[in-house]
Amino acid sequence: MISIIKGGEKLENRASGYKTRQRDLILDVLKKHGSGHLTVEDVTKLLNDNSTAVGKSTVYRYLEKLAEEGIVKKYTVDGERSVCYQYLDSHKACSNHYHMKCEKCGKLIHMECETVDKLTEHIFTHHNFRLNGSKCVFYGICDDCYKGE
Amino acid sequence: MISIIKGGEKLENRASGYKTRQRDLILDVLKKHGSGHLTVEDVTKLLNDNSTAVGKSTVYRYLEKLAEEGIVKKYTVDGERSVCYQYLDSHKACSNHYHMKCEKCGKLIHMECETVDKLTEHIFTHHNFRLNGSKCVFYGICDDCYKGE
DNA sequence: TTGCGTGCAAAGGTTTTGCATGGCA
DNA sequence: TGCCATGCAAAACCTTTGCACGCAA
Repeated sequence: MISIIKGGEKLENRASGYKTRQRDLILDVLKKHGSGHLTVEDVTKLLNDNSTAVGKSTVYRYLEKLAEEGIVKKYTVDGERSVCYQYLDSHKACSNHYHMKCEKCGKLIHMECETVDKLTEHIFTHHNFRLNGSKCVFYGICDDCYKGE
Repeated sequence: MISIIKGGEKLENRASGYKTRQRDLILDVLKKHGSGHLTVEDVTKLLNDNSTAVGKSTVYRYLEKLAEEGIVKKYTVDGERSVCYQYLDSHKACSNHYHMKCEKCGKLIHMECETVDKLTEHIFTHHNFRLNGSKCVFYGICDDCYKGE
């Protein structure tokens, strides 16, 4: 596996803070369900089924932390009550580009694009807002799903 | 006002069921905020400020009904807990609007902007993705919070 | 008059928070 | 040892639901 972090450090190791049994377990679950989306409830249940219980607050707090650090993507799905999280593959430099989420199939599409890059500048100069692009998710319908109709 | 319904019938008159004081008030509020989005809480508060109180359950139930009938659009905004509703004005039905959310103070800033509008087109032509702009939220730091430091 | 609409309060579900305890570094 | 992390329970929120009463048609 190729790492983008110097020194061979893995992406998930960028997670700051202590390394604990609970955090390892949560990351494992996320990685195993890489392409799908998981709610806090899902993660908690999966861990409990493995008799490796982790408190729900811990799951909430850690997923929030991972989202802030760009290790997982946090997003909402229309019609669903709970927030979803998705692990970002470590070989992709996810902090440097944008993401589009298909509202139909759930696919997370990585996008590198100069035009979108310029948006950050535009929003700063015209709207006085300092954009944190890595957190933004563009929602819509992907080509596959559109054509499939 | 030009109606898109044949025979001069207005859009909101498509709403089935009884015509009541409460329903008229709710529709009024929605129409006045046509370009923005409103939560159930927003609608309820606006009515209460006008000392024209309407029960919250009524707002929930009526907005849900209007959404089912296609008179308003129901959607969630990334990162927001509450569901949003937008009146579908026949003139503005296609106009997208965007939101910026300050990661510090939590303020949600409404933004209408041609440059950002072009983004929808760009993402469609270059990335084959049909953007649902109203759901997208740009995260960052607002000017007030930046200056306040 | 009939049946839908309304409002209150209670219930249900999700997420956050306070605080004492646990455990990593 | 000094913090950060954890887990429980409570609180805070948002939304739905049950039921008695009100009101449009």
